[in-house]
Amino acid sequence: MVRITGKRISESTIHRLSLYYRLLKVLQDEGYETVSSKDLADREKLTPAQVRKDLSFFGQFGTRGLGYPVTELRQQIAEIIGINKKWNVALVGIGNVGSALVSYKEFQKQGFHIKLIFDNDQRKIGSFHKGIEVHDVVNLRQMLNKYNIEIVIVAVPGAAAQGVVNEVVAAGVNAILSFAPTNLRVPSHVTLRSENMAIEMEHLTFHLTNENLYYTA
Amino acid sequence: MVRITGKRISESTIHRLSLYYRLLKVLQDEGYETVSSKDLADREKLTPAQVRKDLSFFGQFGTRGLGYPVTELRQQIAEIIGINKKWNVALVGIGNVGSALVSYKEFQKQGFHIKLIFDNDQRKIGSFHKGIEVHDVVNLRQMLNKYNIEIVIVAVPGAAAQGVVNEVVAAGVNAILSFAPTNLRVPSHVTLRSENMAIEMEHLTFHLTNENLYYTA
DNA sequence: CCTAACTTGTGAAGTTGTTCACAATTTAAA
DNA sequence: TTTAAATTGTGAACAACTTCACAAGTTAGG
Repeated sequence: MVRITGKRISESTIHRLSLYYRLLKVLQDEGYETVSSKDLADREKLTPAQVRKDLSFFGQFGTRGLGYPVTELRQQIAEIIGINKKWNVALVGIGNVGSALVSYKEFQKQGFHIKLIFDNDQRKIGSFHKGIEVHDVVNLRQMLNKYNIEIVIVAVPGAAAQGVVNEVVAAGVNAILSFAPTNLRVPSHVTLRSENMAIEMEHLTFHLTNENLYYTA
Repeated sequence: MVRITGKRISESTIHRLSLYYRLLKVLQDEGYETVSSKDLADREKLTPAQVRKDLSFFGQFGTRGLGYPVTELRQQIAEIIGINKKWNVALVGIGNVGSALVSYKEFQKQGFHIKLIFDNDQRKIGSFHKGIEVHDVVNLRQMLNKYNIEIVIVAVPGAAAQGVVNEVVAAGVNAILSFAPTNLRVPSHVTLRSENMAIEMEHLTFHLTNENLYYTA
């Protein structure tokens, strides 16, 4: 939980800010100059109060009677989220998932620049992916420092993940996105997000398995 | 929200069940026969009460004074989540993300069998990935039915995603995992999970941008 | 300039999710 | 067999999150 001028901001609110940011782009493209909390809410299946409350944590962006200025609000949210600047990103593990990430167009668009790629496979080290050379993971800590990497994406097998994370943390990087299907430990000052596709699938199977109870219970 | 014998189960609880399931595998491998809620909690950075409450929604699995039987609990959770059986899965879109998913070993292990692959690119249609033929997406609805597909993974560009989802829903599939960076609409009886890696990155940048406030505010 | 229609921002109320606290039960040791 | 230590299961208390409801401000039309 983060505090902004004494208010607690939940991860849910942060997530919705990202949704608003994307939606405002759509509205911009559709030619809207202002938008009401009701419009935003309808398109995201939220309540207008939720939208207003989320934004209210960060300031007053709207005009009563009129709504929010689309372009300006989008810019403000970009600043809040921190995507009004470029970020130096490194990728560890250039297997299936890593390769997909290097080619992921959304990343470039959003200012996430993958500057370095690492792997421990000698056959991959020295090769290039989208113009980026693959380095030996033994040089991880040193190179993260040298290139001022701020975010590391970990896409290595589960067994290797904690070791990589430890090196990343030791290098002073405070933000990690992991695709390893493992529980990872980081100090409290480091932000870690874990994506696990198998767990996402299990949400689906839970609902498929139990939805009948939803109606019959 | 799902109800089991009148109790409401949150998505957070479902998520934690997946974590317990994986942790119990580790404990099994480490040779434990029983485990306490405290042990489970410590390893997942949760409270023992949280663990016990989560499990209590589904029954009484422990023995007072002793804890939970590792192997048996794992099996019970598998049944609750619905991963004690094989699921027929189809993948739509065999680009970077789709290719990574086809090769994702966790899926096979968990009983998620990708039976069909679809794409709209004539150069890809007819080719094989991990032994699975790529079909023309125009045959999507018909083939989902024919092969009794229960879960569809959507890994197509944002602009195409809603169209694909509509076909999938029309085919009677009730569970969708999407990697498209778009807002998708599904009827309420369909479960949709959306993964958006750019949004995950934005959680990180939010924290990197605002964590100073955490300490100074 | 006045009024009607809108819409924000926010304290308060309501809802959902987490943690507490303890009775009930089991085990193990004396 | 008794007692001490451990641990579950769960109602109640607490905390976090969402929605309500309305005062305050803005716009547009007459």
